[in-house]
Amino acid sequence: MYYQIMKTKKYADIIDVANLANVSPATVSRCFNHPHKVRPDTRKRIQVAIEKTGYIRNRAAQAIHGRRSGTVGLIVPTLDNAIFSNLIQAFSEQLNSNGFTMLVATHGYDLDREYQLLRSLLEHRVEGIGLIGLDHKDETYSLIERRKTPSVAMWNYHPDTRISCVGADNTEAGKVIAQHILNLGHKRIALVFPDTFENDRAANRVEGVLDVMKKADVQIPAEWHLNTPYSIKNAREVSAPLLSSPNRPTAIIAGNDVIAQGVIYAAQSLGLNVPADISVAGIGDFSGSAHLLPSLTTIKLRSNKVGQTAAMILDELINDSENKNIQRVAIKVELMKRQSTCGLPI
Amino acid sequence: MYYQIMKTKKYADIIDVANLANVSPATVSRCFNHPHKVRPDTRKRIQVAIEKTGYIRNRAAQAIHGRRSGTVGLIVPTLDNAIFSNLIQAFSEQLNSNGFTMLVATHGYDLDREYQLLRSLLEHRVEGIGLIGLDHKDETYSLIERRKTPSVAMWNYHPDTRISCVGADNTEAGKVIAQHILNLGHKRIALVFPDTFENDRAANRVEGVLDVMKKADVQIPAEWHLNTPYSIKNAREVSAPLLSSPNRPTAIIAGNDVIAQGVIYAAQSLGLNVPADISVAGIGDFSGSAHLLPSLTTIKLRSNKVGQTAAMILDELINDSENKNIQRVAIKVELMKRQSTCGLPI
DNA sequence: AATAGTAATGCAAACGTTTTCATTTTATGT
DNA sequence: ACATAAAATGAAAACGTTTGCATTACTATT
Repeated sequence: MYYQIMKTKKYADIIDVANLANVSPATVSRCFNHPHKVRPDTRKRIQVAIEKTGYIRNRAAQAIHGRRSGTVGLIVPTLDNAIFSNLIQAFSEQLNSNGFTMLVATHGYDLDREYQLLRSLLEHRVEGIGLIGLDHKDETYSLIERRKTPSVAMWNYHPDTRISCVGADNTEAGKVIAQHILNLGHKRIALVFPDTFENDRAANRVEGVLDVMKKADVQIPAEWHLNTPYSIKNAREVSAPLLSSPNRPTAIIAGNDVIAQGVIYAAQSLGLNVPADISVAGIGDFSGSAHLLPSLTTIKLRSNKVGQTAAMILDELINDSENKNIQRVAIKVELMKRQSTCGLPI
Repeated sequence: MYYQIMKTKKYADIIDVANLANVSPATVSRCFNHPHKVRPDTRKRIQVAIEKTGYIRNRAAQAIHGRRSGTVGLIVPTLDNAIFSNLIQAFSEQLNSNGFTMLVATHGYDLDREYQLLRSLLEHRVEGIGLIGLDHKDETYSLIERRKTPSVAMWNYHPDTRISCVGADNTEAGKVIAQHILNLGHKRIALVFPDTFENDRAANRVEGVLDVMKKADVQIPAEWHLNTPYSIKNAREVSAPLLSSPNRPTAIIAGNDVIAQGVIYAAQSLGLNVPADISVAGIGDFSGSAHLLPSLTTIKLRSNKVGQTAAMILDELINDSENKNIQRVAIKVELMKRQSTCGLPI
């Protein structure tokens, strides 16, 4: 008889387990969700039945009762990026240790797509949403607000956001690296940064750098403030003329580590020694930056800390359904002093 | 009245939509799943009701009917790795365009954890599973087999596996890079590889290299077959003595790009020019390898192709429930000829 | 040994959909 | 207009759980 039943169905369900263990389905359910409410020997019996039937509980059926789905959604532009990887890894690990499974979707920098993905994740009844950056469609924000879904934006901090955020303080990053260069005694300093249009990270970094320079009374000539897209090749090309000039700067601050790497290659190609002839600093501490030759002095943005903190905030938001306040956390940056910068010869 | 109902519930459900549109829930459901079966004007009315109520359908309730959950699970050791990122990105994109959402979990190289994650994903009733590599617990394999869950192992190809696999042919990779070095005229060749114990990828690569060398009658002295863990620092240390010897090799084949980078740094530190004094080749074509100075000659393993193919196989396996055959695909490797290798001076 | 109090269990309704089958509406051909 | 076929819709059962309430089984106290 029992066998018959099993044969028609695809997999064992909670009733099969209950029958085999000689208890009611309710008890099996309790055995999963409130184990202390079922007698140890019954528990054991159920356990055996579970093993025997190969039962795996069905989260869908569970979620339908308004019970927690146990998932959190993450929407990222791309996974194809070492710097996001760190963040996602940390986010996912923290989430896991809070008992969640992570649903990931990528939109390839298409914000319409991002909105669609958000809908799709909500269909799966994720209990929380993680996003990257603060640039999102109004529809995206209002859907989140309408559903009151706990959400957190990772990557950059801003004091005034529609949803919780946690990220590096890019202004601070600029300040720290600028101060480091000044402390080494440099006065003739050039900047190689990406375009700051529609790029608040870059804009904030430049802002931080210039702020510190101004306070120290160090002028940066306009022609020493270079602009380059985010690529080794471009950075190299754009900085070569600057470096081949006879009265070149003694230090260069790059908008990020990739640009810094391009600058270093430009210098080396021209026969200059980094850092003896010229100091070069980056921002970001990408994986690999520590292993360049010379290793790159840079600002660590602690993306893993960002991911971890974001997951913790999300957990709090989900469980503390009272506390619907927006939380904003700025993650402190850290100076990584390495070989590519040094003091001026006296 | 209607308002009352809405007030007690958290969100609009299909019944709210049906009421507002003056149809039965069945029709609303059909409107989503078989739109051609409902009259265009009714459809329009329902659409309006959906907008008005802010209804988002509940996949859980849907999944409960044995209907597809629309998710595929992916279990990876870590996301914290540029080379997996490529693969995952491609996998996820292909999956998306087949209408699936990807559930990701990471186990941090702990195979017991991997088994637990598999169970957890099955609780979510994923329709397919992606794994990395071929090294898994027996429990993992048998659970997959028992549930008959469509699965595919990515990363390396093997002609004899318990589940479908798609990956690079590492033996082939070894052969191709070895042939390239021989074609350049080198005869004095050294190897710097990671330990091949419990690492079939490395073992296969070495195998491929040695095979080609043997056919070309080129001997590699035992003391020129170096061993190093997977790190720039170690590779650099271990290869320095070899390079400082007066009758050093003219070419070095490294087990992967990271090791190759270490070897290059070792050479450069000793004042050697790469490739004029010594050619260095890697395997893997990691992101960044193209931008080293000199850029690294290596073997592209096309991890994006692996990810994409894996997703396509999975889709096939899921939809073609007849075809439960195990599929195995070897992805062709590609030689990336760059600056770090050159011919011998005559 | 009886009783009260507590712990363990079972019953049945509920969750939000989908789908089969029956019914009603619409279109088609004469 | 009428019969018939086809299309659209609705009613209700089903999916696999969880949970409040009712019941039964234990435990401890006298």
